[in-house]
Amino acid sequence: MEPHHQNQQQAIEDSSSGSKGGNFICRPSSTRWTPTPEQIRILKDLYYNSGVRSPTAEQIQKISARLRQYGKIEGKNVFYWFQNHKARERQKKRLTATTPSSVSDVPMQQQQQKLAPNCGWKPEDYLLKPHLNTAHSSSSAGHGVYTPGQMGNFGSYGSVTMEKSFRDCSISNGGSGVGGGSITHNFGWVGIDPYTSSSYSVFGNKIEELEEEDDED
Amino acid sequence: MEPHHQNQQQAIEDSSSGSKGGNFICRPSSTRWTPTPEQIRILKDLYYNSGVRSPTAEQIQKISARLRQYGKIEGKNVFYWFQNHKARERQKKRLTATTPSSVSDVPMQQQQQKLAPNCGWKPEDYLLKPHLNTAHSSSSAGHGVYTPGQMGNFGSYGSVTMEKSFRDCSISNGGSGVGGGSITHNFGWVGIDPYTSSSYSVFGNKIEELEEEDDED
DNA sequence: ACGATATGAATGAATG
DNA sequence: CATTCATTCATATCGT
Repeated sequence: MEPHHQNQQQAIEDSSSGSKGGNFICRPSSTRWTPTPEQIRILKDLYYNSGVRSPTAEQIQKISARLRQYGKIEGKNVFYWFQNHKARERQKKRLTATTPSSVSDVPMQQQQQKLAPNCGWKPEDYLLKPHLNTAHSSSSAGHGVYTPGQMGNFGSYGSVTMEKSFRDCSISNGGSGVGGGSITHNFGWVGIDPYTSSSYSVFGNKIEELEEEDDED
Repeated sequence: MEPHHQNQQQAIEDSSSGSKGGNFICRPSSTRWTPTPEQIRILKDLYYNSGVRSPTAEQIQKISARLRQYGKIEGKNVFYWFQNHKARERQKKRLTATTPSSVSDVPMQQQQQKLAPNCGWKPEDYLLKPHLNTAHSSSSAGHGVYTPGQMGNFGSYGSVTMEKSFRDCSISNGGSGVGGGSITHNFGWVGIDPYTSSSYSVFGNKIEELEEEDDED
């Protein structure tokens, strides 16, 4: 993130404890997940140091499970986090694209580029992506991108028809129940769904994003 | 629009530093972009006259390049400007339209309850998703039970998007005190596996074990 | 100076 | 993966 210090008070778990006389239960104060610094640190570490860009369902479950130690979190949050982080990096680059053909008459004098602390690692080098082939050659689905299992099955198990398959049902019981004593170790998001199969890249694939060490708040 | 008027501070760059009563170290130039009147004029012109609401990356580059003549600006600024302008306009409209009666409230509650983590809900009072469509009658998948039998030919196209199933149904403790009740009702909700049968990995997708480092910095 | 408002910036969530 | 919406934080600016 930018050198901004956005103070996030994620510790404001509503923990309404409606049993306060006639006080009616109040809806979750924070409707949206507020990552804790620890969670952000781990996420960024996974993103930059481990090169995790689009974790699979299994990875998401593991990550969320680990991050749950530091606060309420669901697999959905992890999924969105990675998606957003990746998208924003790309977007930022797109916005700060240094048009080689001086689009304007003003010389870029305040062009500053962040320098990565040199973290020797390849973005998608290792087998972090089990089934995310990059065989999207110019030929529109020429061949090779087929299920190496059985052809009789669904092509890429990426079904568009399977709506509402997994609904995250988590009991929001006062967020981190550390105060209550209950561990609330209920796994949420059992039926995860990572964007299955991204064989077809309808979008023109561009240059791979270059990692930029920017973590640590 | 707003009865505001800023001075011609287009030339002021890092002048702001040092006049804060406490001269810090020569911190980065401007803390935040301060659009000049000319820039605002052009932006508004694009917004209202040209109908530009969400310019694309290329448009943003063009605009920022043009606005750079009048002062320091980055694509990011243009992007945020349009985003904010559209959002605020819509917000204002929504607010004025949803309040037929005198709200007798604060005109704007952008400074939410930082000191009061109580159950106070926002004036909006709408916590329901405006587009919670769960009535998608698909030919398959009632909800949860997906039979990966023989689908014959399925997702062969346009299956790139399907993460539209994250509907979360957080159960907000139906009124009972959750503070002491360690229900932790672990829902055995079988969320099925949207992709790859959980039983067999036809693709042999192996998940890398997550690192267990606790500290990094 | 301080409070209020306006607005830039950031990000979670959702859609396409 | 790109784009957009909504919410929130942070800060500049203006009003008193």
